[in-house]
Amino acid sequence: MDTVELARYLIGKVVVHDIPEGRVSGRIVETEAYPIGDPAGNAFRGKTARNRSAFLERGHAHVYLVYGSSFLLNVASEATGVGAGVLLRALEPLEGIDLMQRSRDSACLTDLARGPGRLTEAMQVNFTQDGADLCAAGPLWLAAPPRDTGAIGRSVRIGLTRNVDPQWRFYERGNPFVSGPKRLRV
DNA sequence: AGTGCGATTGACT
DNA sequence: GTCAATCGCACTA
Repeated sequence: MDTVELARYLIGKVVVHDIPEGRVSGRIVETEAYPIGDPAGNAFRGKTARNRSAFLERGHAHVYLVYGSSFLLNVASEATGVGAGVLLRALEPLEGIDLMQRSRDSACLTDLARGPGRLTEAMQVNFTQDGADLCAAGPLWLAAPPRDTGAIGRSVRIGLTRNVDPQWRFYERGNPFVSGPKRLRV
């Protein structure tokens, strides 16, 4: 499975974070792929302290900061040393909704984890989880889908200035927790 | 040492 | 719909 396939595969899976206050979890409803050799990917220009976790074995968390304020959660997607990932852009909250509301200081359910920066804030993900193995026992992990996954839509990625053409964004169609444009562009 | 720029968000018209 | 805040990091000199 390559990076783009993984981005599609992750739709409907569940992110779980066990924190001292309890458990928060949510269904993944929107992802973006940043594959090998993608000029928009932050691993493109080689390994640095900032992106080193993107070079870990597939399934490890890569957390980094953009715009000085938003943490973004990626899943490393290729073999060790390659450098590629899948960005988790939106979740449908499942467990610990009250904790998410407190973390986000918002009561609106659809706003809790709609957007990559909001997602990490709701899930209390930050540099502490950078490099964590999401497929192993640990506070932050990926779980199986709780129900059948709906039809999956596809579009260009959001917010990029480089390599904007490929349709490497995936989302569950009709799901109210998806951010951004929901239309299919072919 | 200085500069420019985001895989965004929240506030505002 | 538009727009600016914000700051760590990569890059240049």
